[in-house]
Order: sequence, then structure tokens, then C-alpha cells
Amino acid sequence: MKQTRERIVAEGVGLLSKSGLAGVTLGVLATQTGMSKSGLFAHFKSKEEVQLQLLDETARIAQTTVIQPAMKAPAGLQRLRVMFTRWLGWSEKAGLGGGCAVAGGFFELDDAPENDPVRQRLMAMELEFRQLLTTLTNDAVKHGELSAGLDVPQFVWEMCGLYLNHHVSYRFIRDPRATKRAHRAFDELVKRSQPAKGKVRAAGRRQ
Amino acid sequence: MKQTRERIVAEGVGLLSKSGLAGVTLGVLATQTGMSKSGLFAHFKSKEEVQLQLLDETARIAQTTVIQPAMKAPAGLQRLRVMFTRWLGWSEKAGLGGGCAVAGGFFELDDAPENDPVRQRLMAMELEFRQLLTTLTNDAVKHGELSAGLDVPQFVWEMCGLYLNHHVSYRFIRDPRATKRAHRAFDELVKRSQPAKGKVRAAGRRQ
DNA sequence: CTAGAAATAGCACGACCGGTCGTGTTACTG
DNA sequence: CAGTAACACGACCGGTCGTGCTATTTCTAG
Repeated sequence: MKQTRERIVAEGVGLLSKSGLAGVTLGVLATQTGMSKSGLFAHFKSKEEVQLQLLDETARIAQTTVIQPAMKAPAGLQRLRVMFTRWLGWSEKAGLGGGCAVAGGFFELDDAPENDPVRQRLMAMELEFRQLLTTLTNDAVKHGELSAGLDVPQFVWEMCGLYLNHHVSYRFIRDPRATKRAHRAFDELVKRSQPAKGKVRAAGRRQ
Repeated sequence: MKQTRERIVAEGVGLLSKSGLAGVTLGVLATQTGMSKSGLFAHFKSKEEVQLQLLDETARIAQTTVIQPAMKAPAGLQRLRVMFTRWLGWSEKAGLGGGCAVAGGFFELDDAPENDPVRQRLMAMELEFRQLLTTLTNDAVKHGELSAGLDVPQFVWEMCGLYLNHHVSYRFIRDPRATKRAHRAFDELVKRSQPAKGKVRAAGRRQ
């Protein structure tokens, strides 16, 4: 059945979130789905195929949990801000039961060979998302909410860092101030990226 | 022999760096050390013991690679800066052949039970290092190089984030600009944490 | 109601896992 | 010289891994 495969994938994303790529085992996934290992395996060509499917499904969930709500916000700095807010701890909000599989994969596969398909998929997902952030940041610049001279790649780079930092702080350290810290850092990042107030430029209107 | 155990540990830190905690396997470690699995195992009570020893050794290496050189620099902002510079990519500089095992462990064990000994060790290592960073930052404040009104925990938090971000950017993304980006972000962090220049005394206008 | 297709289970495989056990070698001790 | 303790070894334990091959069940079409 078509929907069995979907059920497996839907179950699997939770396991992936909780246990990481290496923790996704055919046996565990089968048990969790209430199937035999071979019955489950018949739906996929290989374990790698399972991992790729799970990453794709993870991306789909992130799309609806993080990106779509953000795109409903008004373009510019507001949209960027909503994106960041939704981004933090999104896997928990989506009910995955664990952390962000993509962030986890960064550390699991950082030494994997360049042509590893799972690594490549992970890289593609990340670059695509960073591209989106870049676009949103550029929009905020066009709206005059961020400085025209802003180093946009650097801005995006730092924004991604705040997410990673929050992930560790929130999930490993379990610091209750993690989310507050991340927002504060983001606010600082935005503030120092804004055009000079009251100065010569005409593009003034911020926030 | 005493030195056999040391040889195992010395070999193991490389494996830990390359493959993460889960990748440290008695069999692989034995092969790599040129021993039989059982011969190797005789030196430890359990695999967990091996992991703890490897983490300790990793800490020792970090001590000489990162911390000791930094402590030779003049106290204050300079020392903090040297620490940060040495910190970035330290595992490579130390010849471990992989990434930072501590950073990797954050993502591997973020869902581990609170009383997991390996998780606890990792946490202790991190908190100790953050404590050191806090002390150095406080020193820089005392030297008047950072603002007296600085939110020091937030400063340290952001500094740790820059390290994580660099790790991903450098090792997974393999962005050649990673280190430049990290330094740039650190400079910005320092700049906005400095006391107002030329102006009055503490509590400057560093909004 | 039955033929065939699709989905699932059963089973076996070789490899590796963490860990145990008995044995042989070596070097020091009395 | 005999005794002994440290050390490393190969064989092996019960399990789990990914992955095939072959039944069996279940669903659907005529």
C-alpha cells in the first residue's frame, strides 16, 4: 500500500529527530511501526533511501512549521523576525520529540566523503534555507529596515549561528534562558545592522 | 604495561574526533591500535570507561592547544582574543584528524538521560570552560576594555555560539570564509561590548 | 468466487557489536 | 630454579546490523 510507506516515514522522522541518522535502524523503525524488518525494508531499496526519505519529510515538516508561517508575515524585517522566532526549537513545536535532524547531521557527517548522498542532501537543504534567509535579508535591506551597506552573507551566517547556539543551549545544556539569550542576540544583530538613525539617509523608517 | 593503556587512549582521541562517541568501537579501536579486542578491553572496565578516558584525554589536549597558550597572553581583552583564535579549529591544529568531540557530543547526547555518565562528563567539561571564559571576560571588564555594564553571561554565550557556528561552517559546509566570518563576528561582539570611547565613564551609550 | 497482484512476514546470511573466558607468553620474584 | 603476576591472545557468547530470497497473506478485478 502507498500509505504504509508514508506511515513508516511519518514514524521515522520522530526517530530521526530523537536518535540522529545513525540511530535510525531498520529494526527499531520496524518495531516502532509494528512491522517486521523485512516487511518494512521492502518499501525501500536501501537504508540510505530510508534516510533520504526521512530527511525529505523533515524538510516538509519544517516548511509548514517554520517557513510557511513566516511567509505570511509582512515582507522585510518583520518576516525575518518571525522566521527566526519560528526557527528556534521548531522540532519541538512540530512534535518530533527530539532535536533538529539537520543540525545533528552537520556533526554526524562533517567528516563523511564529499559524495556521500546523505551528506549531499543535508548540504542542499541547508544551502537552500540559507538562500531563503539571504533573500529575506535582502528584502529587509530594500525596505530600508536594514542598512544598505550591510554585509548580508555575514548577517545570515551569524543568524544561523544563533540557531545552532540555541540548539545546544536549549537541548544539551538545558539552560532555561536559552531562548531569551537567542532573541537578545538577534535583536543586537538587527540593531547594529540597521541604518544610522536620524542621519543623512532618507531610507530611515525602521521597525 | 602502563604505556599500552596510554597508547590506546592516544590513538583513541583521533578516532573519537573523526567518528564521534558512537563511532568509537572496541573493535575498530583495537584494530587501529594493532591489538586484539580482548587485549584492549582488559585495560578498561567497560566501553563507557573508554569513552570517559577519551574525553579526559581530549580535554588534556585542548588544555595545551588552546588554554595554555592563551593564558600566556596579557590578561584582559588580549587574552580573550588569543583564546578565541586558538579555539577555532583547535582539533585540527592538535592533529586529531576530525572535529571537536565535545561539540559533536552535544548533538549526540542531547537526548540522553540526565544521569548518563558520558553526558555528565561532557557537561562538566563545557561548564568548566565557560566558567573560564566568564573569568577572562570579567577580567577584560576590570581592565576597562569591555564595558562595565556588559552582560557577561550573554557575552560568553554568544562567544560559544561563534565557535559552534565556525565548527559547522568550517567542517561541514567547508566554507573557506568560515574563519574570517568568525573573527569578524567576534570583532563586532567585542566592539559593541566596549565602553563608549572618549565619552564619560561607565554606562556608555553603546545602544 | 477465483486468479493474479501487491503487501507483508519468515528466514537466513555475514558482519559487527560489547563483553567473557581460558590460555600462552613474558618478566620479575624468592 | 619454581612461583607468580601482568599482559595479550583467539575463540566465543548472545544480539543487532543491513540486506537479500522465498513464502504467505491480503486486496482487488473480472
